[in-house]
Amino acid sequence: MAWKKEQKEQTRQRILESAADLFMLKGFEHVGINEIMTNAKLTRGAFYAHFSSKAELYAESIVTSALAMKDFLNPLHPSAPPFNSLISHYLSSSHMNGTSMRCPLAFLVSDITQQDAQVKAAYTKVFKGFTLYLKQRLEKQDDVEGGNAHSQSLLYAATMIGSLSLARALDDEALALDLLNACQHALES
Amino acid sequence: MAWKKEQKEQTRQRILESAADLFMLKGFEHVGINEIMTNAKLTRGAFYAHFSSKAELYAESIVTSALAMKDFLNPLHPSAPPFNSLISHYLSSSHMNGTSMRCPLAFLVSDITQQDAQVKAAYTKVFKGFTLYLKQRLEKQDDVEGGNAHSQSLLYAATMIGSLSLARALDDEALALDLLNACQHALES
DNA sequence: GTCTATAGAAAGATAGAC
DNA sequence: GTCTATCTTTCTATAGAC
Repeated sequence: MAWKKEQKEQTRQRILESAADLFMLKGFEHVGINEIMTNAKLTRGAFYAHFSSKAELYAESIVTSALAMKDFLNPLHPSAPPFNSLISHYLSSSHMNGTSMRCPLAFLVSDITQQDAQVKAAYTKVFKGFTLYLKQRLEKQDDVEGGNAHSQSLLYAATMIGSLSLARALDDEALALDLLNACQHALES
Repeated sequence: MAWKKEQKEQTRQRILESAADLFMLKGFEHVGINEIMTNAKLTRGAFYAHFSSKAELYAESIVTSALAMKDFLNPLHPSAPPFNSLISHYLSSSHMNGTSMRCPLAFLVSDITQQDAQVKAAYTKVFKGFTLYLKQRLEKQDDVEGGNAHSQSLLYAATMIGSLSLARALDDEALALDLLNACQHALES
């Protein structure tokens, strides 16, 4: 009977990926369970066999989206991309419009403030993972003294996430690109 | 009949301030017209005598909240507060939890991405005002060469707004305060 | 202009057949 | 486990009396 369990897991994963896509593009409130399930080639009624609520699915989707971003930023290729390349990918126009990657930390930041505890916990977990990753990358650079790497990683995260989320909110594309460029040049060493 | 017009304007202003408060604290989707009107000591039905839609009210509320913040940050007192004081007020824990001021740029940033054109236009207008203000303040500092003041103001805005909105989303208060402090120290000259 | 009442639509969650 | 059907609630927006 092991194959049955695996079949269910695959369906669950399909729902999760459908939800992650939609939530990142439209936020929590503008996506319905009906839409998520249709996008996963299922119907409404099957949803609660996999998740207990929309909020639980949202929390898991945030982690799923973060893992997708990690794969994009830090592929398992033999050579990790240089730090400046990480910054420029994160602050690119393709990230701004969501065509390359979709960082949940930036795409959902003020949305999270309105959500329940499990969602905030998932978001905080992803944020800690992101800043730890930045810290490790910064420690490999020669221009950062060890003791300040934690503070530096928080500063980098705030500037990266802040500029990207702002750029997405503005209706003036030239200004949005100015903003991304100004932050990119400031963060590149 | 001038007094009648003034009476209506006062009522409209009361709705606007009720809405600004609620929208900043709970976001667009989690506030209903009923709640806004009750908070303004009126009932649902009177709303559409003042605004044509919830979205229109939202757009105006963003500007109203920005003006309230401006009064808080830049009072008309004879001496303007020093720049470092501006930064530390903006990145304070009382701003994080919304008890002192409520910057719509930070409180609503990812919410705006999902809204219609008039809302994005209002948000962008406020952002331009904010960065212009920062630019003027930076130009008075002696450590910024004139040509870079625009880029510098964008960088400051991204880091301030990014760290504040992030701090509000995290469920780990110690980390949130670390984040605000790291950004404050980096931005203070 | 403000009120009560309600239209009309959408969405989260559940029930029961297969 | 997935389906169709539905319960229940909530919300924007409108109608009509005063």
